Amino acid sequence: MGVRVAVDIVIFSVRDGRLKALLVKRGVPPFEGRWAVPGGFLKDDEALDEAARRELLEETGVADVYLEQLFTFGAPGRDPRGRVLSVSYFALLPAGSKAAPPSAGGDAAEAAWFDAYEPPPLAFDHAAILDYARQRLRWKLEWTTVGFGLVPGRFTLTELQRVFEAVLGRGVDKRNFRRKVLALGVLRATKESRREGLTRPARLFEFSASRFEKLRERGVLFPF
Amino acid sequence: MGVRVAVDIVIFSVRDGRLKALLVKRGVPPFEGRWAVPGGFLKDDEALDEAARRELLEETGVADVYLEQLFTFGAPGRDPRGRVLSVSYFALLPAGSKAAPPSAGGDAAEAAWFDAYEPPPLAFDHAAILDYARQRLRWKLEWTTVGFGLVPGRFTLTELQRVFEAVLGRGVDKRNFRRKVLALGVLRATKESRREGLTRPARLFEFSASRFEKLRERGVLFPF
DNA sequence: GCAAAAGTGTTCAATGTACACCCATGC
DNA sequence: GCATGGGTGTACATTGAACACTTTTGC
Repeated sequence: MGVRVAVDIVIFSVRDGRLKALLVKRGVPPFEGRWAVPGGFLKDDEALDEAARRELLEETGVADVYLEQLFTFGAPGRDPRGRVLSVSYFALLPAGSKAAPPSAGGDAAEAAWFDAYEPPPLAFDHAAILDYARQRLRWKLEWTTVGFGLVPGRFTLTELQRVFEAVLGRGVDKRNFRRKVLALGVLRATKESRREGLTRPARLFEFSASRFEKLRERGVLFPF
Repeated sequence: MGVRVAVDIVIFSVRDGRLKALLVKRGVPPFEGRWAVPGGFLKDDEALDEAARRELLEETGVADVYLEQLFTFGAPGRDPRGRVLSVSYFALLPAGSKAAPPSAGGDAAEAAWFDAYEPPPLAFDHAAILDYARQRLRWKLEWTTVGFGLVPGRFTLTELQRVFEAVLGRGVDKRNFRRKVLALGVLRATKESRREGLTRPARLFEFSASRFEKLRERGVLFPF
């Protein structure tokens, strides 16, 4: 009686115009030397969400990011050490934010970003976890506002569009994208702008949480 | 080290034109005498889905119904006996199918159907589980084909419509409903019909799994 | 004045929604 | 012939998709 419970977090971010996942190289058996989704064991008296946030902090040094429970994997043979349940989560890091130094984690030798669509061979059943997370993210991006978790506090509309394109894996029309995202009514234009290259500066926008709440109350956005 | 894992299943069905959930009355402490979502503990070497199907069979006597993992609840204080994780599922029973005799389960004194929108006070955090399940079912009904899990193998379009109305909690237009559901292309009209009262017989339809698969491959239906 | 990214509207197709009448059957 | 539920089509509004040019800035 009693199984061990791991909490594994698929950490997504957009880098170099592509959707990436943060993976750690295992430093101890089983699957020593293989890449894996970062995670760790649930502690006594710790809530699942707390454990996920703790692991996320240890692994990346960030707090206050979007985090959502994904699925619980529990096939009897999934961990050679014995019965281990994995409660999986996915987290979104804003593009451009720094991930923690690789040595920050405990039993992870190193950490690196990998293309989320073409990951290396993974330990345990983590390939299934990553697949599932990718699928869920992609779907939610089109139908909810999770996408705003992938951009920093202030961003240009073009930056936002690039993020969407990276996750969806296809280009989108600039005019349609801007109209649609502005029509949502959850963006606020700031008075500032930013110049990327040697060209016309772009207006900076920010996400308006209060307007978002209004929408959610009216059932416009899907809650799960 | 090691927590106990419960598998709890919210069992939905439409009875008397309303969405109902099957609940069991607890015969032992804690929460003795309170109603609860049926479930039980995960056994060694048992997959999560297997455990859910086993509980479902014990509780209702049915197999081969729609079953989907919902969410994992794990707040430290949710069970006074100690640390217990609940991996929750929801299942759909076709309208009109018989549920098992109340005494079939183990530590459940009795079982009964309750209005899913207005349940009695529930044990543990089961009210949250039921809320979550209801929300998910309702949402999926509009955007996927889960709805077909709530009708028997052969059904009239009016029966199907009544089921949708019960879950959504509002009436829908007959003509629009029929057009939409037929346009999906996953229904096959049989040659038979059935007479309910003293009136014109209604054509019986059945669900075509092969056509459904074609849609799913093309990404028309949402997979989760 | 030119290179480079920002910004902006209209047309068309598809989809969803509102709405009312005739049909088949048993008594 | 009448009561009861079965069955059908059209007009309109909303939504999503395709598509190209002008503007601002630094050099």
